[in-house]
Amino acid sequence: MANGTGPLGGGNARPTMADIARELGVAKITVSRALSDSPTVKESTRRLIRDTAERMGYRLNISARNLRQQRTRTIAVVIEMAPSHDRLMSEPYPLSLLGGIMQELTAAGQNMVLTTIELFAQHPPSADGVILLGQGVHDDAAAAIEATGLPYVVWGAAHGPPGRVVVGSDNRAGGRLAADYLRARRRRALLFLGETQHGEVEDRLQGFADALKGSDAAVIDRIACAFTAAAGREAVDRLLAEGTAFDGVFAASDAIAMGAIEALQARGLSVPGDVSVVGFDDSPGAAIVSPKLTTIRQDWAVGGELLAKKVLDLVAGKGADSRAMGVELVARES
Amino acid sequence: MANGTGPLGGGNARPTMADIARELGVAKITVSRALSDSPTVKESTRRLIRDTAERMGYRLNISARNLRQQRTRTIAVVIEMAPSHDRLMSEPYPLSLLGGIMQELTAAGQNMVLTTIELFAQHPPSADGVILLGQGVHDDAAAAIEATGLPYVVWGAAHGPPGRVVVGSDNRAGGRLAADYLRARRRRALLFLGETQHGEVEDRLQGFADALKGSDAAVIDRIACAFTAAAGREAVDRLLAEGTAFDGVFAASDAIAMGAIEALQARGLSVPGDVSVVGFDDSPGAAIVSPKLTTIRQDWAVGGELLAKKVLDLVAGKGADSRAMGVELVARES
DNA sequence: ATGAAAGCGCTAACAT
DNA sequence: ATGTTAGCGCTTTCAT
Repeated sequence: MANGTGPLGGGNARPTMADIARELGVAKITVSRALSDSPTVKESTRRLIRDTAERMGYRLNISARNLRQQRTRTIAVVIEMAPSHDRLMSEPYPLSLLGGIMQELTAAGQNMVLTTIELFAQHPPSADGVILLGQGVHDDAAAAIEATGLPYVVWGAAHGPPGRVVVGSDNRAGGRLAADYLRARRRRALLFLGETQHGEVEDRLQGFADALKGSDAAVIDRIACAFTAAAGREAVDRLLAEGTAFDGVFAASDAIAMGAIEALQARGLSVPGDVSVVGFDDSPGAAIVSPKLTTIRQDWAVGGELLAKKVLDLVAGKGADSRAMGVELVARES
Repeated sequence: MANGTGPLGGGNARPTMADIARELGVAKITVSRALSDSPTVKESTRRLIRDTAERMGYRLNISARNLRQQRTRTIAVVIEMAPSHDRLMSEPYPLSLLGGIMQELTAAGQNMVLTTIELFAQHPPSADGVILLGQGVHDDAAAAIEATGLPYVVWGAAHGPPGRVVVGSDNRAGGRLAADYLRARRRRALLFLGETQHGEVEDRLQGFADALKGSDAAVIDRIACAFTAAAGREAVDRLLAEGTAFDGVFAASDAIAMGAIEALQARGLSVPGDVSVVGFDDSPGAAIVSPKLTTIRQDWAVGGELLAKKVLDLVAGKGADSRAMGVELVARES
C-alpha cells in the first residue's frame, strides 16, 4: 500500500527557488540568499521568503548546489572488507568508530556515505574526502582511494608511505602493557594469537615481544587467527591437543581471548590459575565473561572523531598529521 | 605534509566529458553515451572514448548526473539516536543491520548515507529513499522523515499507521518462546526487564504475558530498564535488596540479561539453579558468558537486507509490505 | 551512428 | 538591498 512520490504528479513536483521567486515577485537569487542566511537580505524579506518556502514545502536540491559549488559536503567512509555478515560483527572496527566519525561530521554539517572498498573502486561516490577503515593486508584499498585523487585518512597502523595520514591506537604500547602484565604475574611461556599480516596486529606483537626482551619470559608460539572467538578457541584447542605448554596468552582481540579461555576451561585448565589471558579492545562483553577479561582498551569513539577532524582539515587544505592514540590496560581477573 | 588536491591546479582540474569530446573531435553526448554503454555507439568509438577517458583520468561528476536525472541512487539510513558512545557500543543491533543493508544496497549499485535523525531533520541529505532504524518512543523520527515526502521503511515494531512499511523481528513470538522455556523449567515468579516504551520491547512483554495466561506462572514485576548490562544489574540488585523473590527472568536484551546474572551471582544465587534467565538477541557474547545465556535469536543481517530491498522497491514505485521475521530460542545453560 | 540545443536547480560574479 | 547573466557537467529530446 505504499504510494511513494510517484511521477504522476498532479503538478505537485517539488518546488524550486524559481517557484518561490515567481510567487513572491522577487529574483531567485534573492531566494537563494535568504535561505542561506546571507546578511545582504533585508530581515523582512528573508522572513517572508523563508515562510513562503516552508509553506510551499520547498527543499533545497543538493545535487544542484553541489554541482554549482563544486563540492559535496560529504565524506566517504570506506570499510575495507566485503560486507559479509559474520565478518562485520567480528572485525575490530565496531560501530563506535562510526559513531565518533558521525558525531564529528554531523557537527561540521557534513554527510557521510558508507561504502565498501569494492563498491568504492567501481563507483566512487561523490565526496570531498575519504576515511578508510583498515588498510587490508596489502595496500590495495589505499591505492584505490589514491586513484581518485581525493584527500583521505586511514584508521590503522602507520606502515604506509610517510605522507599518509593515519590515525590509530598505539598498538606497540598496547603490546608492551600486555607483556608487563603477564610478566608481573610470572608468566613465562607466552602465546600470541592474531593475524600479523594485519598491520595493527603486527605492531601489537612487536610491542609485546620488545617488552619481553631481557626477561625470562618469551613468546613460545604465535598463531595467525581471525578476529573471532571461534578462531581463538580452535587455535588454543589445537595447541593443547598437541601438548604445547604455556601459561600466558596475549590475544589480538577480546573475541579471540574469550575463545581461548573457553578452550582452556574445556580442557580443565583454570584462568587465571593456570594461564593468564590478556585481550585487546575492551569490548562490551569483556567485563561480563567469567573470568572477567583483562584487556587493552582503545578508544574508538575518539579515534573516529580524530579521523573526521583530520579529513575535514585536509579537505579544507589545512594539512594534518598522523596520530597514535594512547591505550590503557584494564586489569580484571584473567 | 598532506597535499590534497589544492585549488592551485596548474590547469589540471578534473576533466569533463566536454574535454574528452574536444580531444577526440566528437560531441560530448557521444562521450556520455559511450561511457554509459549505450548500444547506439559504435564499438570502436566506444573503445576509443573509454580509453581516452581513462588516460585523461576522467571521473563522472555525480552531482551533475543526479541533477539532470533527478535522482541520486542513494538511500539514507537514519539512526534514531544521538551518536552517543555507550549506546552505540551496547546496542549491537545497528552494526549487523547495517551490514545487511550495505550488502543489499551495494548489490543494487546504490550508495548509502548514514545520518542521525537530528541531522536528517536539519539537513535532509539528497537521497531517493530512507531506512529508519528504530522508531523511538514517540513517532517523532518517522514524522521527520514523512515531512520529506521520501519513501521510507522502518526497523522496529508495527505500531504506527497501517500504511507504513515496517521490518522487524516477531517480538511477540520471541516473548512466547521465552515464556515456554521458563514454564518448562517450572519457573513461576517471573521478572520482565526492559523499557516497554520501546515498541519492540512492548511486544516482547506482550507475547511473554500472553503465553503465561492460564498457567501457574506469572509476571510478578516488570522493570523499565535501558539496554545495558549496568541497567540490568542495578534493577535486579535493587529487587533482591528489597527482598523480592523470583525464579525466572526475561530480559529485553542479552546485555540486560548478563547484568542480571551478575547481580544474582553477586548475591550468591545460582543461575540456573535458583533462577533461570532468558535474554534477547543472541549477541556475540551470549555463548561465551558463564553460564552460557539462553536467548532469543533475531537475524539482523537478513533484516537489513529486507529493509534495503523494500525501500528500493518503494523507490521504484513497486510497493512493499511489512514483515515480522521469525525468531528462534537458543537454549543454552541459563 | 552521431550531433545540436536545451535545461536540470542552484549560486558566483558583476551590475544596479 | 536586489537583480541579471551565466554556467557548473551532465543527459533528454529532437534532429540528421
